[in-house]
Amino acid sequence: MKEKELRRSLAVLPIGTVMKLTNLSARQIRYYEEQGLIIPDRNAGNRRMFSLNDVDRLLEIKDYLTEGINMAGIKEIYEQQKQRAEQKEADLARPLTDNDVRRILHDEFLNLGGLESKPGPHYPTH
Amino acid sequence: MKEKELRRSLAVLPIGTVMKLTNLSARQIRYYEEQGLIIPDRNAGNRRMFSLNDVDRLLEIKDYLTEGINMAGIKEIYEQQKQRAEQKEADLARPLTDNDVRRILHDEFLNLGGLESKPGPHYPTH
DNA sequence: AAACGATGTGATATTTTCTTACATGATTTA
DNA sequence: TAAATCATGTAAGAAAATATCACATCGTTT
Repeated sequence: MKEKELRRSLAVLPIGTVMKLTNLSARQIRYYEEQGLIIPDRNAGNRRMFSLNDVDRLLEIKDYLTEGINMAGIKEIYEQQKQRAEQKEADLARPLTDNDVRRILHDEFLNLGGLESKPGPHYPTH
Repeated sequence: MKEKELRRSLAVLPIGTVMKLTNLSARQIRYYEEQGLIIPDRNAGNRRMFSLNDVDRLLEIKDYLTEGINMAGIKEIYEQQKQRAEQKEADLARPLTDNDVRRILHDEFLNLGGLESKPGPHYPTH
């Protein structure tokens, strides 16, 4: 699935194409960028270049707007999406190594006798 | 699968993008068009607009060229591909209708008694 | 040697896109 | 309700991308 992701995030579309695909004006698209809702690439000549993901997001933004949600609301939505994505990433980032498992088990054995100092688990030791 | 086909044949890429995607010069791309190997769309301002299918074909053309095949050869290859595609299309064009089936069965019954005049099957009636 | 094939390059025109600034009508806010 | 803010339109002028056409080049065919 990595291949497809790459394709969808390739910045290959000029703003004129995106206008047609989304039925948004250049003004609108640039404004949404200004608001941080999309961040199109720039080519060597400073022209905005959009990916299919950008187009999808623009269509989403259109939907939110017609639903009556304003910029601030949409920003918040994407902000939260990003938070969740980052959390997920962090969760998956470093699966426990064998060493981690041994250390955890060792800690548990220590704690079996009684809760003396309780330094807590520390498996992400740099 | 119709959805994907449509996407791949949507003319959304300007020549600059296609140059980067294929590592071909504008001159080369225009020349291949001149030779009829690709037929990019034009936007309202007469700019060439390419589809993903066009990009695929250009990459194919590159390969053929590095294999030593010249324009004439590549043209012939695509000509034959088109022929085959058209034949296939024609084959699938008109699946037999119920009426055809009845007529065929009727013919077979006629032929049971013996092969008198043998006009052959005739289901593609006009 | 002449012709041809595939591509490079330059000139000039047109189109697209950029940024910046001001205008506008609809909401919010004070 | 007057003033501010929001989302978008519009205009100006500059820069970039692309168009066509013509001529150059270099290797391969004839």
